[in-house]
Amino acid sequence: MAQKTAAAPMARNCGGQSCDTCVVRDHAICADLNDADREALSRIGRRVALHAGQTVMWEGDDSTVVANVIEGTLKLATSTGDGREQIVGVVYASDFIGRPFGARTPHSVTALTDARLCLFPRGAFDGFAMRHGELQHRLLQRTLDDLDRTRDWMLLLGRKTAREKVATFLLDMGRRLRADADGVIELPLSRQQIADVLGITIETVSRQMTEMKREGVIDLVGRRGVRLVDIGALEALAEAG
Amino acid sequence: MAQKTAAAPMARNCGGQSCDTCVVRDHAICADLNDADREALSRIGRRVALHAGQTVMWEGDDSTVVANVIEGTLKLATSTGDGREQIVGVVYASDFIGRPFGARTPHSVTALTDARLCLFPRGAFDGFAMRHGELQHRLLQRTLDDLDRTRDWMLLLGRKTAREKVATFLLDMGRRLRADADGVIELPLSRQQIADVLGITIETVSRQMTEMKREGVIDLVGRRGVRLVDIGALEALAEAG
DNA sequence: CGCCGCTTTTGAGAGAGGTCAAAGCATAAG
DNA sequence: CTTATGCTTTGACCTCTCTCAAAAGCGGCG
Repeated sequence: MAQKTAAAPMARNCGGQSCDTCVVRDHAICADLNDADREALSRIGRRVALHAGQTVMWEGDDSTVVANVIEGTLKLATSTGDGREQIVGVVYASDFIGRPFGARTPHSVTALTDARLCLFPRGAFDGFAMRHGELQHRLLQRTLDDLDRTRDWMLLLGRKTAREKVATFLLDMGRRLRADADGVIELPLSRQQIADVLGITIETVSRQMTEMKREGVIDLVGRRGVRLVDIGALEALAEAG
Repeated sequence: MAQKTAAAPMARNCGGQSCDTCVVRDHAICADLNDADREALSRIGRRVALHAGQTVMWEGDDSTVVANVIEGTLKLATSTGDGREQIVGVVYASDFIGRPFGARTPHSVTALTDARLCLFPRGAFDGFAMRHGELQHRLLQRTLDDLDRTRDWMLLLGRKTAREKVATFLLDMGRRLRADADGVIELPLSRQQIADVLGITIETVSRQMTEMKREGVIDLVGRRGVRLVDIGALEALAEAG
């Protein structure tokens, strides 16, 4: 469930840094811009730091800002009137968030870890994008990829069992996150949030993970740590329970 | 389940018609092109007619073609190794299908009704799009909308009950399709396909619809016909069972 | 170092939806 | 008009996942 930690007046501006030193400049949508254009875009926006739990945008709100993720992990979520939540996306460094060219933000965006964003007023961003085809092309590429991945996830939500869901999730995390020296991955999501990604309950997530541990497929280290012991077995579980 | 009706050698070319008489020219992605550019794009592509059940693209295939839908309804689907299918999208006249700017088609595309397409080789289309910012902008807009709608559907798949799913589906059909004089909508999907859209079984779809009929919320007319008798009640069912 | 709060795990029981099987009906074919 | 075919509905039963509840464990703090 989204924590109602007010993001307004929009977190601390942690200004200063320019694109020259930006760690995501070669992966974010601004990668194809020349130095001058990138600087111009940079002047439109500003750096902002978020604490874990802070919400940047609310579902249904006017779409006033868009942003590049510089660092950290965030969730995109929607919910029903009676409070059931579904996480519809998890975004990482260099991903783009917000709804350009549209009046409404279709889902909430909340930081799962501390995070830093490169935030743009939507109107100014839209205008800049209209004048810069490379940027728009890059955004299109990214949106098409997002759509493909989102549709893949629909197969998981609609047709996979709890066991397959958890295995698929763990493999996905293993691909996206870097393990430490012991091969342990630090999950950016709580059990409840994992449940909200997979469309199951927290108890079912817990039971499946405990069972996989008992089978020696994974290892659980503290609340957030997982070691993927047998990736082959996990892949088998992800496909057919 | 996708019928394995071979689409190769790619249906009948029903050529002849130009953009001048095209019924979707003001709604498809070519709407913002000037006449000369639209003609140029038209020369890249060709008109193709499909019969219900024919598949245009297969999941995982090389992405060789993209298309505008001129007429008819098609489904986008993915499936697990063991044959469970999830319909990830239903497309209508003036929608765009296929995967531009990418090597792989991420899901199959199959005609649900007889349909007509304006089909482009992907390479040529990509090249044309790169030279025409208006087209790319329009495609971006459409892709962003698709992504928003797809993510909304994830809430349904992950968090709604069978009853809510069926009600939501019927309302969606009511919005998209025009009813005849008696208020009856002709569904373009079979019960099995509805089940594959909603991530439930055909029996559950059938039971829910029968019950809604018993309650007087809808009326069933033959195999494909539905009359939405009490839209308000249906909206209530879609939100909270 | 030990207590406290919150997340996670575990347990027991219930129920929504799935599975398997058979009967009903449209629609098409003869 | 009659029969054949396949989709849809209905029934009985089962099981996976949810619910409600309580115990356990991690991590923060005095």
